[in-house]
Amino acid sequence: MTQRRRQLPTSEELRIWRDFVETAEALRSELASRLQNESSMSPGDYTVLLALSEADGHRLRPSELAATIGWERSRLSHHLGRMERRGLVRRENCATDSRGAEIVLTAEGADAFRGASIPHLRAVRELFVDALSPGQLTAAGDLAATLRERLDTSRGRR
Amino acid sequence: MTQRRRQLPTSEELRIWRDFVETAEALRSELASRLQNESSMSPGDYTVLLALSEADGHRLRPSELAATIGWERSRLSHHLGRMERRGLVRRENCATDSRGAEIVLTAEGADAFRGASIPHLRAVRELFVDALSPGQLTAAGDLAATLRERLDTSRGRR
DNA sequence: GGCGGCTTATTGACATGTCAATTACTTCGC
DNA sequence: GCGAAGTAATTGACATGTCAATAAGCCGCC
Repeated sequence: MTQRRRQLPTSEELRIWRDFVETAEALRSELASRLQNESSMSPGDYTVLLALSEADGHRLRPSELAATIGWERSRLSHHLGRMERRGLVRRENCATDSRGAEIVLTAEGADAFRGASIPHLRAVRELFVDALSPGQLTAAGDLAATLRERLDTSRGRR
Repeated sequence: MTQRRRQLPTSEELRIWRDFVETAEALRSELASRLQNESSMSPGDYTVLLALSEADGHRLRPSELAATIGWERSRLSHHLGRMERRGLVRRENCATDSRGAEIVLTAEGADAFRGASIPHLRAVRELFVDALSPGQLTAAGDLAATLRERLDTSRGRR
């Protein structure tokens, strides 16, 4: 009699899975909370400001920005509205495509990013890089690559 | 001259960090989307239903439930309101503490959980367990434990 | 037996995320 | 050029998450 392929995770596999996702979530949440307390900004703000800081002329079309940071456009649009209200970015009309806009980093936005960057990177170092042995760090990169590959194949097939 | 401790991650360390968090986020998002499409429920719903399913008498005090799944009480309260509107759980008054409530799994809730469970576990298997070699799976558990420990010490010191 | 302080649970205000629909413009094919 | 199809960006409706404030009941201690 042929043996049927096991379909569901064993309890040990499930335990690892839960530890993994819960830890990743706790890490995300702790870094978000520090960013908020130390620099009054959300991880989303930081991501957007980082991308704009690295962009030519500190400006990007929303679509390019969305592609750079891997967000849906609608999400970005809402977020930019909030950031604009706080003076971190400015919207300008695009010269070459009148449907379009350009998002420009303001001086305030650049200041805020400068102030947030060092503490944030220190926190990443403390909670991730320094917590792991060199071997574990390599393993983390390896894991991420493997999981990402599976995700991409799996979504492609859909 | 004493050497000052390096404070910020190197670019290679940062690359691994970004891969790691972005992959964890993509995995979370893909599983959420499948759960929604296959079973019309959010990960939060699933988490709550799982805890109630395993509870004695399919009922728990909100505080116990919050502790079990690691949520803040306010978050849970909002979420239970939404689940109650959809008939997945019911609130009852607590006999022994009249401040309190008891959250009871409804028949509908139990059905919904039964229907969601197998496909969800299959997805976990496909996207996580089966994607990894046995060594990688062990490494994932090891990573989670190490990072969790650092998070706990770090938060404790605060 | 009653008061001060803790615990329980909810609520409101607001930030964030997703999805579908809309608006306005560009571009392609003829 | 002109209409169909595609693209850029925003919007509205709603689900989810956080924080601070509130209401209400429990409990220890005098």
